[in-house]
Amino acid sequence: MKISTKGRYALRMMVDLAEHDDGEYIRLKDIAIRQEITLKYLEQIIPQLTRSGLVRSCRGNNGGYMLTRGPEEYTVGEIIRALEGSLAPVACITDNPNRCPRQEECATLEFWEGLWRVVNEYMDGVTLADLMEKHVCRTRQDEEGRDAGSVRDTKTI
Amino acid sequence: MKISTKGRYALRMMVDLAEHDDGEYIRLKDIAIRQEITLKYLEQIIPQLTRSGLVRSCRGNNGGYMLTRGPEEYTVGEIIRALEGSLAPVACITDNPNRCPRQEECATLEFWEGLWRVVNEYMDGVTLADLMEKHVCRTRQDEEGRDAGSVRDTKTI
DNA sequence: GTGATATCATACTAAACATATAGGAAAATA
DNA sequence: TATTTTCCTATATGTTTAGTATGATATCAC
Repeated sequence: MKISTKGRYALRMMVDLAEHDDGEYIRLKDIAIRQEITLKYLEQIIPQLTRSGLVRSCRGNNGGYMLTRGPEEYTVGEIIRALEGSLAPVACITDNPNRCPRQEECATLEFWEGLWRVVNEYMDGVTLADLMEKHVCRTRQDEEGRDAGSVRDTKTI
Repeated sequence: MKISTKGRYALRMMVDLAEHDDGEYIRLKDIAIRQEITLKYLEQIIPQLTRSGLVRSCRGNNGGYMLTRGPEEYTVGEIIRALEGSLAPVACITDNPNRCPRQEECATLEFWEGLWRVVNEYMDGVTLADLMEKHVCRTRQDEEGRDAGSVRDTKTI
């Protein structure tokens, strides 16, 4: 029942792109530094976002990435699904290749369909803009509450 | 974002135990046949349910397993968690060994906490008894709708 | 057009996890 | 004591995760 790093990092990239949007393309290198994730790994993740039309890319000098819409027009659900695929908790409820032959007699099938629906509804109910707002509040609170010069160089999970 | 076979099979075993409860111990062999899962694999899964106190076991002749409570006293959540562990979608929101050092500045943390809550609430809102009821309805509908003698020996997903 | 800088494409790898299968020990009952 | 059941542990196999590495290709400033 875990979300992989690809989905999580993709979401963080999208938030980063939204927060640093100034009309120019944003280099992946800068995102990598800010998010403390290696450039090479992000390079491998972000094409999924480009192909899904969630971001626009430009090569070469002064190239980079930018959002294709306003932050309030993205749901977290579509971002995560772009990387994780369907969020169905079990394979047998998708139409896909493998429908289970026990479907008609399975007591738990509808339960899993319900879980799927609940997860999608939650994720589609939150937008990128929502995450940005919360983030501003959190960091502001946080800066008040601790000593300013604290160094942290431990590894990101 | 998947539930493993262990969690799914455990849930099906619990429903099976509930539906065939007649005060006697139920042999795992019978569950294996009904559920079309190998005995050896179920043998490996069910000890988690015993250790968690969800079922009671008895060895030897006429031995087997039975529920320790009524079906309406089990939530699906506790059954799944007994096998999958915490249903936290990301590791960094559990208190456990690895809290993320970026926690205070992370824009997505609260989102994941919300997802965790939603998943738990859904799963804890459904009982074993609920699954049984639905099952009766489903199979009854189903038996009306198809020819009776249809054979299915394909593999369970 | 050349050099610098960026994305893009692909291959590789180590470790963990999923999904079982198999053999036999221990206990309970008839 | 024989049979039947749970219980424990080892092994196998394939897939996924989470990266690292190498180099090609496009774009722009000069």
